Amino acid sequence: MRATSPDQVIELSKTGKGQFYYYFGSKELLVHAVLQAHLEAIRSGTSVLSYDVESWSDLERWFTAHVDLQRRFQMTRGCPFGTIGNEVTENDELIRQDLHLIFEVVKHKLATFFLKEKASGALLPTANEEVLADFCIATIQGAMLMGRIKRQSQSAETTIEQALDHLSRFRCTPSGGSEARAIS
Amino acid sequence: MRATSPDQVIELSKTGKGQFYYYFGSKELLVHAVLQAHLEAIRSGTSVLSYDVESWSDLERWFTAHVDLQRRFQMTRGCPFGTIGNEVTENDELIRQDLHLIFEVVKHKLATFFLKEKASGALLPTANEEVLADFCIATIQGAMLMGRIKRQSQSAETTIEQALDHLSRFRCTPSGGSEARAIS
Amino acid sequence: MRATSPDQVIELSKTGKGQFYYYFGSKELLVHAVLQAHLEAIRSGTSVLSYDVESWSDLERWFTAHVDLQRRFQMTRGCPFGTIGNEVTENDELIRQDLHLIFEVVKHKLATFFLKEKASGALLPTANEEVLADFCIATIQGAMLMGRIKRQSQSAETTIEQALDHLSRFRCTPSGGSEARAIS
Amino acid sequence: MRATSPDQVIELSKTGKGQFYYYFGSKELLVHAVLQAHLEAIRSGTSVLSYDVESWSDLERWFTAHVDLQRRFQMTRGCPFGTIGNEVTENDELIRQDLHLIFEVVKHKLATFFLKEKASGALLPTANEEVLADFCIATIQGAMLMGRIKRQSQSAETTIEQALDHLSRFRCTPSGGSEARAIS
DNA sequence: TATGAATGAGGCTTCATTCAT
DNA sequence: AATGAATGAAGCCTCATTCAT
Repeated sequence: MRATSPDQVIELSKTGKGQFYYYFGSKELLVHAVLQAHLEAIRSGTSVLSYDVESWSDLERWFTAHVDLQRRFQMTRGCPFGTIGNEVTENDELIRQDLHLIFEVVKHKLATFFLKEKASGALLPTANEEVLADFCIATIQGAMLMGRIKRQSQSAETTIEQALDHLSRFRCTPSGGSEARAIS
Repeated sequence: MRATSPDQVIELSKTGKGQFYYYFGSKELLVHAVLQAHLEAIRSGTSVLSYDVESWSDLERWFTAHVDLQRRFQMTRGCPFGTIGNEVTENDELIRQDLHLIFEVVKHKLATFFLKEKASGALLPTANEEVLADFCIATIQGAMLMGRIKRQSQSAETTIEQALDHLSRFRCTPSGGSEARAIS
Repeated sequence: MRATSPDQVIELSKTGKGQFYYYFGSKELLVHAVLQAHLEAIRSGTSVLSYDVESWSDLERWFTAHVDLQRRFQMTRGCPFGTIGNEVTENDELIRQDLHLIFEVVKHKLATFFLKEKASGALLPTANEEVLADFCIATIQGAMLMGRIKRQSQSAETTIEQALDHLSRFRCTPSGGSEARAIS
Repeated sequence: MRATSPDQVIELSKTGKGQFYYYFGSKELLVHAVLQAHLEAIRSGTSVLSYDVESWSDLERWFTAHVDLQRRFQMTRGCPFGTIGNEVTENDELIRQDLHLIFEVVKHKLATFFLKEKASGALLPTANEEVLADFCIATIQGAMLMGRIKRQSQSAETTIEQALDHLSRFRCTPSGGSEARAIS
């Protein structure tokens, strides 16, 4: 939110200043529009990072892709949604709700995967798919935040390893379980 | 960083504008001074939130205290360190290093606990205390961030439950283990 | 540079504060723009003071016009270019170069006159037109500076008389020479 | 005047802020005190640059010493008196008068030399010692100003050469005269 | 005498937004 | 639809000076 001014956007957009306000009305509404676009991209599976998880290796990729992306920016940036979320105040209800919705969609995608696994008997029936999905999201957000503060990816990597290890304990197949995962 | 301007601080402080710069030199140095004070408080154990963990229930309290604090602000704020960390850019090296140091101290306190547990045979020898400490920090940061975005504490609570569950699996005593923990 | 603040300019201009920065970008760039305009005016011969010297009486007028102008301000101001030049520090490279260029153009105009005189045989072949041009500029700048400090035009006048006398010694026509010039 | 703040002075002075105002009363009065000290030093001949001219080679040294000093600062500074003089406004009467006085003393020293020369028959009786002294001062001030703007000493050097050449024409000894001085 | 905290006007700049064309 | 000039509040900071001790 605060990191970028309309002027910077306008300069890049190669249009007059009026256009910005003609189309978006305000800075907040631009962010809103951008977040809506992301939401749609995530829903439709056309976003940069794939949020469609259909296997345990997809899930692992989902985790590692976040840190890979961060590393490409030399660990100077975090997840855009998390970053904006952290700047949100009580005056930014619209944006907060956009982010909420985005994370709900992501959560739903992850929860759907866990649910399917449960249905197929690959996940313990006691596992709560929503709780696990929230756990995944919180862990990756926390890992990226710490990666950014440390400017190092190492702790982010070990953290997602731990998260994956935790999740795997709910698996019923012989591939899961704590014995199968080395702790670095 | 960007959430509060010196002018706002000055207005509250009921002093002339110059005092701010007389004492702190710049906005960045004020934040630096505040973080240094926090660092000292954490080190000496005099901070609001206790970072000195000596038992598993202390650890649980450490997790829940974060969310309790957040709830007291109606879930509108996150961890101050995480919030500032998220706003840090490449021009804020000083602040980034302050935060880095604070988190290193916290990590060290947590890692020390895990190490003692290992020494006393209460924790599996295969557990890596540093990795677990990083995991704790990342999880709580992620949980608070999501709590703020959702304006609800529920997912933060289930996430720290998952984290505690994960940690407990490394315990050797019969009190740990997934059977002992209900998954909400 | 330091004598006038953007705020003062803005107040006079009866426009919002943003306009200043919309048009000039910074205080330094405003000065730059003004100097560029002067440079162009001097080049094209449309400036208040004529820098186009084509005869010895033009040269004399060039000298006296400076002091006349200064007298119109009750000797409270000097040459704007010299004044700015004196305030230039190592951080004002852009402005310094603008001034350098302006003085180079003036020098060139004066040197061209001397060169023509040499070509027509009216000036000694041993005279160096560039050196004489620099001498003219330095003398007039020094004369105006002293005029300002003294708040009197007298010494400025005698100084330019001396300068003209010096220059005239390089002339070949019988009109020159020290005998022809009374020393006040 | 404007280039240095009391704070900078105080920092160097290793005393409290109050001392500055206790002893000097204001910034203007400090400058006044400093100028008075310089005035005394010039009068008594104890200043860095010697203003006591007793021979033509002293005079030449007086000219070149100015530019030498400037060169030691990589041509980034001019004569302190000239620099302050250029910043003087109508509100700085006290300082203006101090500078005026300093330059009067210097002028008197130079004029005294010319007068002696005239008395000894080494200078033409038609030469006006005051006019020549003013000419010297204006020329050196102008030369230094241009040197600073150009960041080169060359034109300053040729200008003082011209000035010396001009002065030498008033000499009666065979060492003077235009034939004796090469024009670069 | 001496100290350094306190004051508040002012300086330069950015920002989000509106307006006239 | 489109442009970019206009607006003025706010942001960060420096300055010269005064005051309490």
